[in-house]
Amino acid sequence: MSDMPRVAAVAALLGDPARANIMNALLDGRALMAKELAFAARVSPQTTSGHLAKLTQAALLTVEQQGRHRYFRLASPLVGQMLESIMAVAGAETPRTATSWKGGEPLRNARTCYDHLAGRLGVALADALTQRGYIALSPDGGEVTEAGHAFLRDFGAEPGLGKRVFCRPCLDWSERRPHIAGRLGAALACRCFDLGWVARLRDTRAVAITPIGRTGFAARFGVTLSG
Amino acid sequence: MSDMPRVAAVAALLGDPARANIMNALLDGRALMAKELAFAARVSPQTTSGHLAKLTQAALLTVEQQGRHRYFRLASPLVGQMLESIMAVAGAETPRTATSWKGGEPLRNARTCYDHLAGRLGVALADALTQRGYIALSPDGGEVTEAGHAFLRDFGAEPGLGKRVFCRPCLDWSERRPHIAGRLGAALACRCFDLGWVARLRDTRAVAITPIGRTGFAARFGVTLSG
DNA sequence: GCGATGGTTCGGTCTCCACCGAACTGTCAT
DNA sequence: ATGACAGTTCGGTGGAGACCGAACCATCGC
Repeated sequence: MSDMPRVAAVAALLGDPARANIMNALLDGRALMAKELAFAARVSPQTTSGHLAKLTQAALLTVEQQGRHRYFRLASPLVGQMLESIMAVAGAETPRTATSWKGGEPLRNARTCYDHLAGRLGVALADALTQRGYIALSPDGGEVTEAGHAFLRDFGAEPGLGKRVFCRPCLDWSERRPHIAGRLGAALACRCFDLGWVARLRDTRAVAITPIGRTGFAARFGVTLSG
Repeated sequence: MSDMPRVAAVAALLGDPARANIMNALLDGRALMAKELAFAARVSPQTTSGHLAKLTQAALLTVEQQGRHRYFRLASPLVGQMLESIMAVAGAETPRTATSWKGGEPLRNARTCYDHLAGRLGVALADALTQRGYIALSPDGGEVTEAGHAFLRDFGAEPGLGKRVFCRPCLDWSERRPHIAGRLGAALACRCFDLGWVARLRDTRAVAITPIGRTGFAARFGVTLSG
């Protein structure tokens, strides 16, 4: 009984329709801007701002400033599971969602996340590069080692210059572990598309790993995917 | 977004500290009286009454009238899971609970529920008696057949007379299937204790199945438990 | 019958909070 | 610089609801 106040506080946050709509809009793991969430919540931007402040304060959401935009996303997979379990009790239809979407198998296997690779493939690449000592991911950024730069140059995926962050871990909503975002992630993805290792599928963010890609990922990264 | 109002309504119910305390008190699957819940919630009985009405109205709790008492319990295992997932996010210590209590293995195996047997043993006994055509359980009561009376007489567990309900299914919170309550359940449990088939453990409602009991349950009921 | 006890309903108070209009800060573009 | 846009802070309003005192209904025990 001692720490029930804490769960009541969390539940109360979800107990407001506007905030519930916000959480629902984020349930698929995307990161959305405050304005989009205001639209989803069907309340004014000012009100939304207050809601978002409370939700991030309570660590249900995380923010990511990017220029004049602020991107909000679910703080952890636990939060998504919580929402789903409440939906189950509320008798709501569980929409396409991170953990429980039967038709999402291709998406979980490999997909694009903005302009970089995600899903099992994205996480596997991040793991491979980390394990070989090419990159070092930390919560607030990522470093590329000397050997890593050589490897990337050789692979043909050297990121260009730009003011965008160079390398950043991005929490993968289906795998719940980080994959590589930033200029490096974009360069890697771009090179994989150029090599014909992966191919976009129609009307979806899922990507297919081609036969050539299968051997290529295995040879260059030691990555083999069952799917 | 369409059915988010429903989840907001559920969450709002849990968002009140008093109601959260009530739910927490019921989290272990027991059925408690309104007055006990008022104490747990730390509010007056009148206020508690209102809360309980709302919670049952929303199908988070079920009531069971018994004389002038009303016993409340969680409406379904889904509700318990929901509470636990919220606790996980809220960072609260998860107390002994139905689905996720590592130390509860003995309790899940065999325990007393008021004065009758529950857990895997209790459910197995109910199944055995049902399958052999000795009893027939229905949601609102239970019947004992001719053969069943003979069996019980032979076993030495014929229930005495009394105004208490004779035979009633009682939803087992760990097995999520009914075991036998009522005078019949009490008589069965009493006989099992007398025969030395089961023994109470200190400071807990868990009971141990003795070696004699193991062979006895197998011989008379065809019941064998792995634990 | 009687009082005692568990539980509910009613009425009124009081606090909390979602909401928006208006004004403000900061970033991007030209 | 200037305007456009994203987002926040502030102040005030209105409604929802948690709470309890008091009265009421039902059941139990004698």
